[in-house]
Amino acid sequence: MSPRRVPVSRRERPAKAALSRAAVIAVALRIMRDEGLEKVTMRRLASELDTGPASLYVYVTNTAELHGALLDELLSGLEPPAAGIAWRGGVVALLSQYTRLLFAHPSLARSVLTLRPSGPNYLRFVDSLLGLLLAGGVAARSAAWGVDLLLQLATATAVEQGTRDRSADAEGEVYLQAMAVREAAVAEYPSIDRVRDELFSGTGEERYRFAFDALLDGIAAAR
Amino acid sequence: MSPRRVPVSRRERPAKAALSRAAVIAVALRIMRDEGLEKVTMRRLASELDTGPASLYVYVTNTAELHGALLDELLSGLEPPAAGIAWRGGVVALLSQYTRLLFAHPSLARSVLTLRPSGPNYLRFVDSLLGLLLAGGVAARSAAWGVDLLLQLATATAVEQGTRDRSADAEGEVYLQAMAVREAAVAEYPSIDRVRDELFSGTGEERYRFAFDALLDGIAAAR
DNA sequence: ACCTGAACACCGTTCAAGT
DNA sequence: ACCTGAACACCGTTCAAGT
Repeated sequence: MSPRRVPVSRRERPAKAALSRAAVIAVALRIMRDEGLEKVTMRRLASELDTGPASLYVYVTNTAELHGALLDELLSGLEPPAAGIAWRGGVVALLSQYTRLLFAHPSLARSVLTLRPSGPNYLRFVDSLLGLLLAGGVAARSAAWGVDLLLQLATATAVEQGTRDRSADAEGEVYLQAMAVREAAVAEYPSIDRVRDELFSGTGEERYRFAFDALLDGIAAAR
Repeated sequence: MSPRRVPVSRRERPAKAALSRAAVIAVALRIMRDEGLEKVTMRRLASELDTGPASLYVYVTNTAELHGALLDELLSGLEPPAAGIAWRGGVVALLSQYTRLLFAHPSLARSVLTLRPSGPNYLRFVDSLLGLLLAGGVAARSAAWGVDLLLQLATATAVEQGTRDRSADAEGEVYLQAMAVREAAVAEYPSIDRVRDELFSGTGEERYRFAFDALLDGIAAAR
């Protein structure tokens, strides 16, 4: 005889929270912070919200759109640069916050690269960057195109560095590439040979700073 | 009574080609060219090669490593810049070939961004770029770090543009962002308002050229 | 030693059929 | 009108058990 199954009383299970876009995004944010974006799947979200994956499509268009919402959520925490700060210092301050944000969520960075974010916090962020460039005397077109470029640099850097830091496979690749470069025959790759050491020199921070300065100089000087 | 099953003669089925790394990569290349990298899955590859997916792991480490091999295969077709060409023209010529290659395979570009390619053709490509920069009088460190940056720009651009051109979803996003920017309240986003038109101006080609020039100027001028 | 069937542990998205 | 069970059409990778 199987024991009589005692039904779980309504009280023991927390009341099923009402579904809403806000609820979906809140759960997604929590999972992303605790376990990474990889774990933020429609199925996982649905099961945490006590429903089936199909139900989520009432509140989000698809995975890409959800990722856009997560980005905007993260950007709500950006500190505006101090009033009166020099324009270049302001750009550095803003962009490095953005980069740090994405470094913490490299797979979100991957998504962002193929997204056209359009949330209010993203627009505010772009507006601040534009304002600083314009205040620095950068021409309207250079400022507009340059902001795109600076954001692309920051995002791509987060994708590159972030993913590599986290995955064991990627470490194997770094190792392989380093070996390949170090062993590259002098005769076949003479230029690699000439700058061999510089190819691996510098910290991530130094290289990012170099990249940022080069790009900003180029943008500011654009005819 | 079920009809006697006549065994297919060996002649009627093409002899099962011997598995090898070269065979795997050849099939992968064909599928990528004809149907896009998305279709190059271990399962699809295995079925085309008349085996199970597990067997492929004898010849490739994993999907990322396979993508690296595909990149190197594509790079074998790069034309070296004409001898005696000015260094900057050479860099343009090489990088635009690379960019064009990745534009045709945007999802490969996505993979490349998280890869450390180390194939012979990639090394040769990097070596040529380095040689041109050094010939142009760029300092060793700026050349080494700059090559990384130029490749990142080209790859990230291919990811952004490529993916967007191809997907219907992405078009929706572009539209959404354009709407958001056009409707951005003047009071809330004053700088966006000031350069509104420039945010959408220019062809992809013009913007890429701007990006490339800005970056190369910045690298060449780096202290 | 080399190879692989079958399994493990998942995915995103759609749509007919509920309530 | 709003919601969702179930299905569709897949994934990459591992490993025990072959030959």
